Amino acid sequence: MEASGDKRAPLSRERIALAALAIADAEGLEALTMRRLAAELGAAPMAAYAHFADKRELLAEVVDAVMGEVDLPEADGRWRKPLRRLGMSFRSALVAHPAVMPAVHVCGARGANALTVIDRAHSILRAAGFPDEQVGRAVETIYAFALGSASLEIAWATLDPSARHAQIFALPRSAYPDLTAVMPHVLAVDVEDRFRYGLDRILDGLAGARRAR
Amino acid sequence: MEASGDKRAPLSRERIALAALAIADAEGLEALTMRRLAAELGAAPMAAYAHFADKRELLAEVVDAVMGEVDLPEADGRWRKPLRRLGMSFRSALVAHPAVMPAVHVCGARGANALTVIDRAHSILRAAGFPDEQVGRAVETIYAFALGSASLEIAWATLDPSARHAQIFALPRSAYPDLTAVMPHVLAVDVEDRFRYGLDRILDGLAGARRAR
DNA sequence: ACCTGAACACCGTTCAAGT
DNA sequence: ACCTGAACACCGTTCAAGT
Repeated sequence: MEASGDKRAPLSRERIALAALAIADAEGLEALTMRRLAAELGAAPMAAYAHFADKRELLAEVVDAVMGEVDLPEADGRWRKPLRRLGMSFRSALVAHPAVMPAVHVCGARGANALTVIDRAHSILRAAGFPDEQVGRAVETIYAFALGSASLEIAWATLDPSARHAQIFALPRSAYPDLTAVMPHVLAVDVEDRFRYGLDRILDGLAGARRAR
Repeated sequence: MEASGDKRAPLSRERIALAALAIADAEGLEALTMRRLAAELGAAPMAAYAHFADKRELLAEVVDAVMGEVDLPEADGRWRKPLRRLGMSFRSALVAHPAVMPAVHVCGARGANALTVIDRAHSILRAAGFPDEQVGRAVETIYAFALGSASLEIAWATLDPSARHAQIFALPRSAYPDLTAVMPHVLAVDVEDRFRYGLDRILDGLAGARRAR
């Protein structure tokens, strides 16, 4: 499978970033070196530097490519359902590319696609009549929650199986009595459902704040 | 200033991790190399490997040192105020060590101190009579939100000033009409207050779910 | 403007050796 | 068991050169 397309085609920021994403997806972020990327593109090791100032700038573009996969519901006057869908889709996009997560932390998510996602979240709330002084904080709350959820989920999924097993079955009850007591209830619920639960509680809270104004 | 103590004292996991944290705090995570760490400890480059299998394991210990700074309110039967304090303190600890944040993403936060924090959050809710099937998901929601908030805040703070200025003043209104319209309202509120707002909305939502049961 | 190829100054880690 | 010192196989990036 040739994810990066024809090796003869001229390089571009987009083509380079997509090739980089493909490497990270397939072999992890450690495998994404400038030399490996160049090889994948059929170019010399330094070729990408004509399009990106440094590796950090490249990683920022890779993060934004992930943000481009987020579905954007219309701002049609309703808010709860579309914002919920946006949040779910945002999480899905991050979780679909676990290797990219550390780069989100280093580079943030402030590319054109990320800003489009954030703008749409604002649009949904404004179109539904939320007051402007609540809109920004509401979006930030959901954004932070979705980002943190994806990070926790990915950290857990990429833990090696023996360590994960130990965290589930070998945690000392005496040191963590309440955590160990509750754990079975948590593990009984699918990760995506747990995310949805938290998201719904946030939406409940935002609805309440709007009424209380 | 000698943060790592007497160079003659024998090495230990804790002494090494604290020296590593001091380097990251002072000069950033990139400056934290095994050689630099050894120099700080007055030891040979490979000395730390007698106590840690690899650098990742060392970073996990550094993350847990940060988690050790979280204040743990008593589980005295109330839940809203103590859980709020716990969340605030968790965020503060992460924000106080911005350089460590990327390591949280790579290593997770599953050390002894992190587990103690999580256990205490469970204790607070259980002591207040929350049903067990809600407790785990409630804690996870707050944990994810606080982690994501700290990450966003740190990413923003560590952006270089010109880029930050551009994100505030040079964002095209035509492409992001609602984001740019709302931005002034967001920037008028202090970051910590914005975190508190989101946390309060989550606590509202959790309170509602408890009543609804 | 875009790409090349060699070189520089690192890095984490392996290994054989010392105490 | 803990620490050393040299070496290995990398890495991102600089630089001078090509088209």
